[in-house]
Amino acid sequence: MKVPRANSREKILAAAADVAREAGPGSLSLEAVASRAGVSKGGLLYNFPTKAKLMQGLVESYLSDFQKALEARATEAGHESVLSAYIKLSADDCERPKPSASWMFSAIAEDPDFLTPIKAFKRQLFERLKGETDDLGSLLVCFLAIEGMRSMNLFDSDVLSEDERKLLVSSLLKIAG
Amino acid sequence: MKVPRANSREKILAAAADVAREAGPGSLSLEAVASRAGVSKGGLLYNFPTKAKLMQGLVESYLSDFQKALEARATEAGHESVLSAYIKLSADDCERPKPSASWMFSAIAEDPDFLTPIKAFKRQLFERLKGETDDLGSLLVCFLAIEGMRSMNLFDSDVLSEDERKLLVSSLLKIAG
DNA sequence: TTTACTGTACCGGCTGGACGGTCTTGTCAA
DNA sequence: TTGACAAGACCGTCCAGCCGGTACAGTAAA
Repeated sequence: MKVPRANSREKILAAAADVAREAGPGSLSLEAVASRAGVSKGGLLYNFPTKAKLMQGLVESYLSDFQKALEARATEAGHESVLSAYIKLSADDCERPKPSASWMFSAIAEDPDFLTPIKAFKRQLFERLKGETDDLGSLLVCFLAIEGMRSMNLFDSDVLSEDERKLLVSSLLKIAG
Repeated sequence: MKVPRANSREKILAAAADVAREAGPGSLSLEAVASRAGVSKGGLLYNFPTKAKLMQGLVESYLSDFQKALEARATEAGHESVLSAYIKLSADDCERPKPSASWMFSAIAEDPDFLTPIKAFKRQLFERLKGETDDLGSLLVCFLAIEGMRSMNLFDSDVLSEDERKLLVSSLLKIAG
């Protein structure tokens, strides 16, 4: 069967994220991913010659998706600050009950260095936000609070209720000005 | 009643945390822990009949340590709010360059449910803080910002500089009132 | 006091199974 | 023909859990 002329890479990346989310980050094996993607192990290894490359692909696609989404938000609302766009984007991301990035735990278990690009990205984003305001203290509070929100979502923590999250977001937007 | 040579349980727990931190969360194997603790594998399995029990032990000791530290801070400074104590405690925890809880990633990989007690603890702490203030918005911002700080430390993110962290903490204390 | 028994605390080798990565051979569409 | 996989066998490694020992402290009868 040679049906899927479609891009296998993306299917595989999506499958990997699905497996990590549903079967747990510890169950992210090449076979599981291949099976989930409707691809043979050989086919997977053709696209990603090693597991490390797969993880790297996950990180890269995550980052590029995020950047695209942020840019869209920032320009869409025109004159609102990037910080506001970041807050809203993160709020929407965290609305989804299921964490979409459990694969990150697999990546860390494989090698903590896989997070390096993510750290760099965050620092870069922070620098960009710094250029937007002169109230560094407020920015730090907002930036870290968003980080906390994303972290809770990642850990699948239902610590906050829907209402609390909404109040949090509106408070952040107020601080952000 | 025979007393264990030295409290093996605690030695093992400390060794497990060390291994996860130094060799990476993916390298937390029973043998590595046993060797690090100066205990044979059999001895480890005697104290923790299964890897899951070891993880559970890590979570429990982490939580009880944290609770003790928080209580100490809260009473030590007498009349200051629990939120302030929580902020300061977290700031000090995050001052240490190396994350002390990398084992959490191993636990998640093993089974995400290991985090359930931690979630419950956090919710409980949040409820307690809620009783202390009537400005829920500010509390949420502080609580989540602390969460973000702890998360960054856990991920070993050197995204913030020393000065930025200090400014963050003082901003949080100001918001906390 | 000696001997025999019991439970505790720990040792360390073993194994069955899973997993990652490689390789070979085949297939089908462009 | 060639590029993009399919299908899966194979191998080396690793690891959790199990099991048979060992050392020793306490107990208690003889």
